[in-house]
Amino acid sequence: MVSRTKGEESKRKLLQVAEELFAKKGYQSTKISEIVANAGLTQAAFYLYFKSKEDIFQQMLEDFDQQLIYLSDVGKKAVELSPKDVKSYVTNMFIQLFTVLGKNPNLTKIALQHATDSDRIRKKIVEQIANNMSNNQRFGIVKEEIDTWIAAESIVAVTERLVNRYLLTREKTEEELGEQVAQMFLSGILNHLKSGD
Amino acid sequence: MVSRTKGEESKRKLLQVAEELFAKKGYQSTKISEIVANAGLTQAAFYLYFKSKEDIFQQMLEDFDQQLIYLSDVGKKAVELSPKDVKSYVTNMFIQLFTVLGKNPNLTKIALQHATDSDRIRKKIVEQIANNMSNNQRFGIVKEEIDTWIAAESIVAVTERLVNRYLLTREKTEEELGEQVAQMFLSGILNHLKSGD
Amino acid sequence: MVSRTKGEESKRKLLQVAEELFAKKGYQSTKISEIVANAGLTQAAFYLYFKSKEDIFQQMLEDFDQQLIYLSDVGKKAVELSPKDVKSYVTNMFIQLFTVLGKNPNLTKIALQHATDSDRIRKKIVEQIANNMSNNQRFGIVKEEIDTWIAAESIVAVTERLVNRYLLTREKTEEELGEQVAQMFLSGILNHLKSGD
Amino acid sequence: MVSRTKGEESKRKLLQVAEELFAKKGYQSTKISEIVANAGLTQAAFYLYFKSKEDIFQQMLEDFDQQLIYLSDVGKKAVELSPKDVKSYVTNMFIQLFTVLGKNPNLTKIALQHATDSDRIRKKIVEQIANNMSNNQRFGIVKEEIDTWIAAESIVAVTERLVNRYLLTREKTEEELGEQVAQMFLSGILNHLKSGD
DNA sequence: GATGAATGAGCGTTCATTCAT
DNA sequence: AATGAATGAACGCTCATTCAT
Repeated sequence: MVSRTKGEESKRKLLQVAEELFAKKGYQSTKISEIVANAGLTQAAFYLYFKSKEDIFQQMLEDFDQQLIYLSDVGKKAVELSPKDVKSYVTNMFIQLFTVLGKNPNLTKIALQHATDSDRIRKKIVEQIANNMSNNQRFGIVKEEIDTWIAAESIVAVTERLVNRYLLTREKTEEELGEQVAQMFLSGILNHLKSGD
Repeated sequence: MVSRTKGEESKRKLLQVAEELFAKKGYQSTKISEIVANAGLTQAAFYLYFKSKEDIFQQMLEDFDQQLIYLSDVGKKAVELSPKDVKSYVTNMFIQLFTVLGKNPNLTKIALQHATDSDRIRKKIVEQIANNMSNNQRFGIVKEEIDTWIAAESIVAVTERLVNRYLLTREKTEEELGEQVAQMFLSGILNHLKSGD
Repeated sequence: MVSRTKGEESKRKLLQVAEELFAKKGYQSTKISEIVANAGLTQAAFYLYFKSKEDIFQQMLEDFDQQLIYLSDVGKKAVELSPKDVKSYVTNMFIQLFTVLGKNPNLTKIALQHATDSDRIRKKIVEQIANNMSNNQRFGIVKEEIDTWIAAESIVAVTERLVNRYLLTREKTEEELGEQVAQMFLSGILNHLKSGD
Repeated sequence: MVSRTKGEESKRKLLQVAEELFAKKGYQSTKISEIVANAGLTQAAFYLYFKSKEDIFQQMLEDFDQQLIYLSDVGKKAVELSPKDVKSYVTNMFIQLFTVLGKNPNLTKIALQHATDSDRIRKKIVEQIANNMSNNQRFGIVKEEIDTWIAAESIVAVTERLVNRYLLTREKTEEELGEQVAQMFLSGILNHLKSGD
């Protein structure tokens, strides 16, 4: 699109190739020799743009962190909605969650695998969801019995997994997954049997 | 218990130490030098019992695979139960799932992280749950709209994550987690609002 | 002499070869590949005995530091001697200085070249000589006009240089050098000309 | 002074920066990237003016070699002087020696450190002094017992060292050092005790 | 007169693995 | 049943040097 200098182009290529390889083989197993080979450069060129292997990784994460900011608004306003809209709203929230993570499935996978960073990043996401859920709990929308932190961890775990399993492979779309998951978490998977539950 | 030869004892020690280290630092980052150091042996001794680093890993997985067989029965018979019991049964199923995985949290973590084996192992667990759920779907116990594979993947993802997050740290017990998760998946997290949802 | 294990022998060989190469080519220009090649080992073996290139260097210096302790007594007691003996005593001091440094000409050269350590080591030697000289100055043995630090630096510089130039090449002996230097520093190089000086 | 073309100016800047860095960190440890960075140029620009890293070093030495020619006359004529003047003359010679070397303390340090060139350059200086001293020996001015080569080496070693130690740090002046050293080498450091010496 | 971009060759270091004892 | 000693193969990284523009 915009005209890029040759150097910028090389750096971009390295980031892109690295992302794919990190996602496919993990951080440790990905060798710099592989990254540069796939980018059509030499090993030395890598160090024109990145201080170290860890550096390219962190630069990738910065991009990802940036994307996660958009999540902060997701689901924030369920409380303002009428009961009827709650379901569609929450469904929408899940679709957005899948969209944000599914947009960068590689980064999602990488970030949540990396020993040093996974905790920090996961916490960032979980926190947003848990806090929001607690809010909605005060307004009677979320059941009292729910431990919001456990629920938030569960939601993230499910999203993460389904992104890897179904979005990366293009077997399902964001909408399909969003609906399924919304349903599971909203109304459970069992039929409402008569009275007792 | 049973008297063991010195060799058997050494091998057992190596397996145990390896499990801890693999869980704590990951497969790649765990060095054989560390394993043997923690086991009080030399590196050469390692190769008396294992052909390679990958070999000790596979032997660990075999143990784990064995444990997973017990899962096959879990949840199988929900169909035979009265609606009233279904909930307690499924709750129990989750507790068992947590118990089996939580019994070997290290192995759970390792197995589901390892690039080459995680798919195979996860599939093994997911399959059992999905098949069983499909069965119960035919009997009207599980909602028709549910995609049982997605649900099964979700259940496993949640269990795996909560084991790592709350069981490994001893912050929650199998029972607490089992109940919370059962509730979420059985009846959702939203209050039954009026009629329509 | 004493029986050594194979490992000790290898380490000793590495230290010896490293010393020669460091002295001949300097620290930076000496490659580990050269050290191990000359010691008949592989690169990896080097790291059985030393943590790094810098480590083998420091271990060499420790040996040298140890030797320098013997210097502390050198020259200490000039004050107790009769004038007649002073000259022979100081000559002897120089011979000892040459002997200590000349015993390890390689280490002398290396230690006083290495950017990080040369100051520390030189200071150690200079200090001993300067302090001792100040003492003898109080007793009227050393001329008042002499700046003992400058003199000490000079003595060390000369010794160091002559060790490299004449001892390493075996062109002169410790005794020859000791006498010459003692004479220079004791009575100067000019003839006592009549009255004025 | 004279107007310089941009190119000459750049080359001069590179030589100047290189001299400082070589003196401070040594030849090997000084990177071309550092030289050009401090000169405000790019690495490629370096090669407009110098064929290689070694080349800039040699060009620096040429300047130094040039300066050393002035030394040739130093001390040449002691023989023509009356005994009374000898001392002041030789003192002056040392001051000049300090002045020439102290004028370019960086070059002095560098040149006499460089593995390949130090011998050649030192020899050049030592030679002049030794020859001149031999001359004066024939006229009875320098003691017969003195080995003039050893003495010359010593004089150079001392000068070199004191330049590095006291001139580079501005702790002493050329005059102070010149006098001290002249005294040491002329009349020794010991008091003339009675008769016997 | 100078730069942006890239490279070839090498270096120090690590690690799984082997083998003689 | 175990060890001391060693190695081959790679890996991350550096640096002097080049070349098209």
